[in-house]
Amino acid sequence: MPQLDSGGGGAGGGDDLGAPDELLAFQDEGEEQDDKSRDSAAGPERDLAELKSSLVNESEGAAGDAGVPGAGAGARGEAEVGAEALGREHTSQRLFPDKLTESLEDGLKAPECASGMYKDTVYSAFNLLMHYPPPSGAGQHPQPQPSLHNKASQPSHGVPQLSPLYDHFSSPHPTPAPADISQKQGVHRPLQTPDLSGFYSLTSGSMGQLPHTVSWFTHPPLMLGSGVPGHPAAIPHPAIVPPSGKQELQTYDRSLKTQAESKAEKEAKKPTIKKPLNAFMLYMKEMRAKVIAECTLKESAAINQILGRRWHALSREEQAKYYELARKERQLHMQLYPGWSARDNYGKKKRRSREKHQESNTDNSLHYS
DNA sequence: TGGCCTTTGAAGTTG
DNA sequence: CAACTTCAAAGGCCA
Repeated sequence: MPQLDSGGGGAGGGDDLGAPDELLAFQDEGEEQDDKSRDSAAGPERDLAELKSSLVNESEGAAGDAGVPGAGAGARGEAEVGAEALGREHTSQRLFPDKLTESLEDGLKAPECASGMYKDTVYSAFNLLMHYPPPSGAGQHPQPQPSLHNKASQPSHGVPQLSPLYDHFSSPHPTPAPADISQKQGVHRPLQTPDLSGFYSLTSGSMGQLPHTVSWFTHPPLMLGSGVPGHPAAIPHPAIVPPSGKQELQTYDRSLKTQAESKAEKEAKKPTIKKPLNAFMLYMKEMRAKVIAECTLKESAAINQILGRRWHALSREEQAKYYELARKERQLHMQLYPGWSARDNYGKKKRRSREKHQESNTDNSLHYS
């Protein structure tokens, strides 16, 4: 149980939210992970070569079915090249555009990318976090409105974008979370857990870059009236975005609406509370800039492929830190929004996944029948 | 302008 | 309960 050994000891005791899954995950990955970590420590270049070769296979079409898992098998153990991995790789190979593969390879061609591929682990990032001094004047300058849907507000370079829970590890003087959040957001929230407030304490100097909940919590005074009509200066929880996906306060002119339309529109205009980030998402957030810098890549699809590989190359201990962070994110999210469900956001993205999956199923049946 | 791509994991839905 | 689906982030790309 590596995550229990990690620094975030605050998770002990009764907060076992999500823990069983994580334990299972680690148990399942057991030896495989050891192989991975050993491997990544032993030969980053080799891993890179395998990655590249597997990508080539993926882009080469049906031959990838046999080639892709085999390419990584040497480094990643049998379990990972099992049915699930095979299916995933197969899907990837089938859906992955040649162009994207090319761009990924272009990025991988960069020597600095190859050399740094597996050298920087989560530890370096955490060390960086630990060395961030608490902001001397949080709130001195007005923070840009953090919007999870406003990409312009989320720089992809510079200081790693931190999840609020990193603060839990780094800040010795947590700032109490506001006690009346539910009021501000129109979300029912009893908040009876002062012990969690530390997760969102003041931290790094990159506050303005924090896209997630941290900047929201680090400016309790600015939150006043957040999410409430008639409070244009309010800064809502970054996890809460207007239904349009844009931070447009015009959506709060409900009072002008007639009662007839208000009911339906109220539903539609209810601020969206985003899902808490899982371990991998937290990892991506932190490492993306690094990968971009190393690999001269910009396309997220390609970057995410690299990050996915790196994620698997992490040791259990390294991954455990992110699982722990994610667990606390979920826990805090649950405390903040007791009534919230992931279901609330279902259907808010207009996707074609279902059709796509049906197509892919058809493809699979064609391929394997 | 907004969906797609791509990744993993969590949570919801379906059969 | 297993399998499947959706969403979370990111930003270039394309219809």
